[in-house]
Amino acid sequence: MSVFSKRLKEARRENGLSQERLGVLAGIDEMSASARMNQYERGKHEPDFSMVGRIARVLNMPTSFFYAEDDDEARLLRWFYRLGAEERAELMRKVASAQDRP
Amino acid sequence: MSVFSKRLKEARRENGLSQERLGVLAGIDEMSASARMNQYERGKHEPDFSMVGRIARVLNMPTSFFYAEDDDEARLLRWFYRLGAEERAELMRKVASAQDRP
DNA sequence: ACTCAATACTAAGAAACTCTTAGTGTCGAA
DNA sequence: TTCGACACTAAGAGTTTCTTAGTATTGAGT
Repeated sequence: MSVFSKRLKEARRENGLSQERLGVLAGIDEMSASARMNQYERGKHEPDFSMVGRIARVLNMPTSFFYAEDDDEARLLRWFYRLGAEERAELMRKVASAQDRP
Repeated sequence: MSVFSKRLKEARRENGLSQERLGVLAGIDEMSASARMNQYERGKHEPDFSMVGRIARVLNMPTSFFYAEDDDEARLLRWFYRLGAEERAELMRKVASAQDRP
């Protein structure tokens, strides 16, 4: 099972949505939303970039979350995405200073 | 131009590779590596998940980096990916405690 | 300025993939 | 045990990418 499928299931469950409902909210036609979302979640087919973007918005996650191989990386992304501007800036200063002296 | 294209160009340049060479290192046949990588970088076509994963490994980036919409998010991912186990764990403790009391 | 090599880029048909349709399983509640 | 909601699937239609065969473009050397 691909990382994408795993993250998709994870985030959909967290939001309490059915596969079909998530698909509809992401703009897929009602007739095919269930089949398509199931194919994505089972790893049968891969959605294109714009579809991943629309799914991400519905599930309140950054697009990158769905490609995070590492679980810690996934949690970090989810956390950072919901952070306020000031807290973000503070973390980024730390990142910048660490990158300046390698 | 898609986020993927932008991040791909950014990371390829940083590693000082030509489009063709990157493609070959990512396992594409020599005959088509140049055309394919160019199509990815210009946003003409989209690679599938496994190809993005192979490109990411060659460029020493996490796969998620290539989908980071936000520049700070991209820098954070690059930084976190290169972090040692102890520094990672320290950051994750901070993330965990922030998530416990929302 | 001219040439060469390397790199970047492109059109178009072949090949491979996803999307839609039309369903069949599965589970829990009434 | 029937119903409704949800999960899931095969297979052909439809759409996409991949390969081929090139043409631009850039930069270094003379």
